[in-house]
Amino acid sequence: MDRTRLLQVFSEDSIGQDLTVCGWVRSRRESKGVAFIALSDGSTQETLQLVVPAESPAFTELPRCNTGASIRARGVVRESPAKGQKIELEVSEIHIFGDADPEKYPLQKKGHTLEFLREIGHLRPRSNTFGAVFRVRNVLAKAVHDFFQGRGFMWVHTPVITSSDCEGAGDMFTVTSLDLEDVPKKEGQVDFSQDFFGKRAYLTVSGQLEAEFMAMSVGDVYTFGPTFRAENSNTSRHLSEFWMIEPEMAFADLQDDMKLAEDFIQFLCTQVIEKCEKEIAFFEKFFKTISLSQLQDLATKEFYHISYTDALTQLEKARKKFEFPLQWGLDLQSEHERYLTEIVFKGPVVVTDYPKDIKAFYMRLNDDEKTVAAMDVLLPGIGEIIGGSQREERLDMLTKRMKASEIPLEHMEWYLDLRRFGSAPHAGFGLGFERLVQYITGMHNIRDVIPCPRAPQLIKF
RNA sequence: UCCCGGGUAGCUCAGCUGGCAGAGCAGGUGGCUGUUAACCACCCUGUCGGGGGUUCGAAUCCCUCCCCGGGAGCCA
Repeated sequence: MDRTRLLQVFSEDSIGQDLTVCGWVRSRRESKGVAFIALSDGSTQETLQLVVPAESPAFTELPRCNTGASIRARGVVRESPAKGQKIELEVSEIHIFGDADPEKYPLQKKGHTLEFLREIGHLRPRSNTFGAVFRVRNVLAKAVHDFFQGRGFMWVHTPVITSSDCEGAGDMFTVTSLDLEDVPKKEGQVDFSQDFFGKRAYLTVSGQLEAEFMAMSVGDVYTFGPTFRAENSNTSRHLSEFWMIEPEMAFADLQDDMKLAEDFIQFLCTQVIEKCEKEIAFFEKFFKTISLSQLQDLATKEFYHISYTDALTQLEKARKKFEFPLQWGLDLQSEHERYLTEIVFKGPVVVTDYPKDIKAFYMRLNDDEKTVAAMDVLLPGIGEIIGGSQREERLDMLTKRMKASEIPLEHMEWYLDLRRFGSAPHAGFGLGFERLVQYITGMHNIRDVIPCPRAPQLIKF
């Protein structure tokens, strides 16, 4: 089909060209002698103004050019004589692909609340806001690969279906092909030996353990794929299905890990600043929850580092009264994290060296034997965006931690093998992709940064 | 899962000390010689979230269930 994308119309010197554009009508304004259509095709934040003079043969098609209708328009690009846009298309021909009955089409040219748009998930990408969110998401996804590929990391495809139930990252969804109307039982329990895989299978909650064996063979790797949590979490920061990025580096310690995390976030931020100028300006103008200068700060300023123990000291000095107690050995609560990022440091904070009992078994025990080489990256307004650690590479230490955490060793022999044969220091982290998109777009609700959000009681499509 | 706040026209919301269901926007029609989520005039719009109860009478009071939002827990 002969078609020029709006992104191209705007980015090139197209004045004087005779071309054809396709898209969806955002709004139509008519007067006696001339009509205007704002057209969007999703390729850019901008809408193209179509000008239809009364004498144009296209004028008769105007009554059908309602908000939401899909059309093709041919015309000549002109410099716009009016304020509001630099160029416009003087239309000679309009073809309507698909009507949109204005009495039934749910989107109107005026704005809608995000809550309402959430109910029409299949149409919301046509709105300014969601078009912008998904364009930024796409730029970020590409930047993830560019960052790691540029540093020689191998993208590894860890499984979506796993038999490993001890990743310690929350409740898991069971994957089964058993007849749920007639489940086979043995000694009162579901007999998974009769299931598809001969044992119980789950949707993955993390690709980390598999990424570790790849890292212990090829050096530096990363995963980027969907992960699943069956937690009954009803918040603006949790999804049941979300995309996670998990780099894993051989011959690396916690310092390397933190450096990678910081470089990574700053690279992604820089890419968005470069490639999503219009989108950022849009978020800044309409939502006021994020600004270009904030993103520039994130992209350039060094992150603050503080140990868990020092963070506790800082929090104890705070005048603010916290709901939850501050006591060495207890995990930091949301209110504590917020205080650190929003009041004390006013920016991203990396908290390191947490007490071993509140962290996962695979994290490397520090020499004090009380803390582990773990780090969390906290962002203002979002909280934890990255959780990472240097992994325990010493067989005896790891076995001890696993026993203490009641991890069944017999299922994890393969994991221990990595420490038996050619073990090496290694480190990695996990980053929740949607939380990053959330921060960078300023969207308050994580359900608004993924096309088809999954959460308890929520599975449209 | 817990704690708050909500659910009334297509959308955003008012009405809630019980007494005829409203406004703005959207939509329709007409007007307007270049508009900018245009403007002016007129018109149309209802399972007051579902169920049950109290009452002469319930959008309004009570019970219950569902859904949405904010916060918390869990986590990324």
